[in-house]
Amino acid sequence: MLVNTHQQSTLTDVAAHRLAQSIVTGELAQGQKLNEAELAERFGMGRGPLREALRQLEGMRLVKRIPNAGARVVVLDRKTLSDLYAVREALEGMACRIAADQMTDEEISQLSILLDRHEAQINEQGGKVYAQSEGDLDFHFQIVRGSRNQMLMDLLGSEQYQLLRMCRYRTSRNAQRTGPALQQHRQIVGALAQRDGELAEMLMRRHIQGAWLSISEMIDKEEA
Amino acid sequence: MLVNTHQQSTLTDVAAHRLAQSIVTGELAQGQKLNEAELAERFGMGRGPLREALRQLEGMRLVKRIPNAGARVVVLDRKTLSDLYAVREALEGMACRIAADQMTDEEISQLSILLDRHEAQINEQGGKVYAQSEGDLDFHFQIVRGSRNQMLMDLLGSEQYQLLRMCRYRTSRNAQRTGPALQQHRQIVGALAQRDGELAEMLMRRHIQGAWLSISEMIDKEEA
DNA sequence: ATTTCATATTTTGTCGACAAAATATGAAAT
DNA sequence: ATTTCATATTTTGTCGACAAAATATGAAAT
Repeated sequence: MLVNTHQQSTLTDVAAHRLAQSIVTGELAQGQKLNEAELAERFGMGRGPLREALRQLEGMRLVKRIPNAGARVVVLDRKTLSDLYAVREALEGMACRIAADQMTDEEISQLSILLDRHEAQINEQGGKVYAQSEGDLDFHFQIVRGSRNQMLMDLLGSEQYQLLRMCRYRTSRNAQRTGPALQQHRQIVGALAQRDGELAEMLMRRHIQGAWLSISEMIDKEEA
Repeated sequence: MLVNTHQQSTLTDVAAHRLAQSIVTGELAQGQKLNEAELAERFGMGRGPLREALRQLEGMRLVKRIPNAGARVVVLDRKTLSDLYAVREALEGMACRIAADQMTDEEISQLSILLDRHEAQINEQGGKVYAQSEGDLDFHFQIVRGSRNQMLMDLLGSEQYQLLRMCRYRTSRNAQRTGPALQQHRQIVGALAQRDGELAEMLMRRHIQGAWLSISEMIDKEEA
């Protein structure tokens, strides 16, 4: 079950992956202090590689470091998430517009098949929100890949992707937006298939706006 | 003249700043191998802090690391820059639209004053392209700040900002786009002052497209 | 002369120890 | 009881040394 398929990798990468996973799943709570010595021992390594991993995670915005005072897990407050979704809307909107031009017919078909699987999953068991949630991110990232813009892939892939997963873990238990989301995904694929970039961008932007609205409401409830 | 105003900082930060500066100015050539031991000695520090600095620069995309084979300065080829400018257009366009809503009158006035200074600089001496170029980035970043979106500031500030500076150093000697650029900047400030976000976004997008066109042509000439 | 392979050298990856800074503790003064 | 300050403890910052991997070197075979 655990991820042990690290080909032949450096300890820093192992630490970075394990830390990222722990942060995303909430095992390490938001805002929590990360003690270097403690983590290094838990992972069975020296502090050197661990410190390098922390620098990496800092670059991914999963961790915030203060000189001489250590690292803390990032806190996803309302403002941070709002900013994140605004950036996402701009970037994924653009990705979608370009992807409508650049993706092959084959890739668009694959996207459709991916959605079929999602639909099956939803009908089968509405409960397994986790897998569904990861699938959603899959969908989005396939489109980003379709834009052929490497910088976009880096930005959305390695960084925002993790923050989104983190956000999902926090809010997913009661999330019941799978139905409308799937339908919106279908619409987007439709626009891509017709090679209508403008429409695809607009649909993607609305989709992300909708997701933010839903999350925003959830945050309100939590705070109440 | 040299930057020695590091309050009380960590060696890693010193190394990161010096490396970033060397990379941006071209002192360290694109694609060049970065030897840890050599750099550590040059900076008068151990390899630990230097390695951490390299991780930071990797996160800023100034450096590319390959496990067990070391770090190299990033190569700004045509595709990379094209991708960068596409992302910039989306992000700065968005920033501009939001800034039209969010900036204070005071901030917009400051922007105008900044442009007056640029104009004076240009009239005074068309030669000092460097200072002018930094000023241009200043202008763009003030608007990004006006969006109040911290993620945007991080993205454009710490990362893309450096890549752009790097690009400028490479192409600035023969860049003669200061005139039209200033005029476009004035138009943008005008739109901001009128609180017309849509117009401001469109003007910013065109401005960035124009910059890319100009750089693209320069790359063509270099390759010929 | 060119290629192939074993060996030597260089370079990266990792550790443990010490220094310096931040934090926690507790005694003294009010 | 509360605050202030000095001291003890913990935690981060840094170094030098060794191990492991990658690379360079040069001898042997064709």
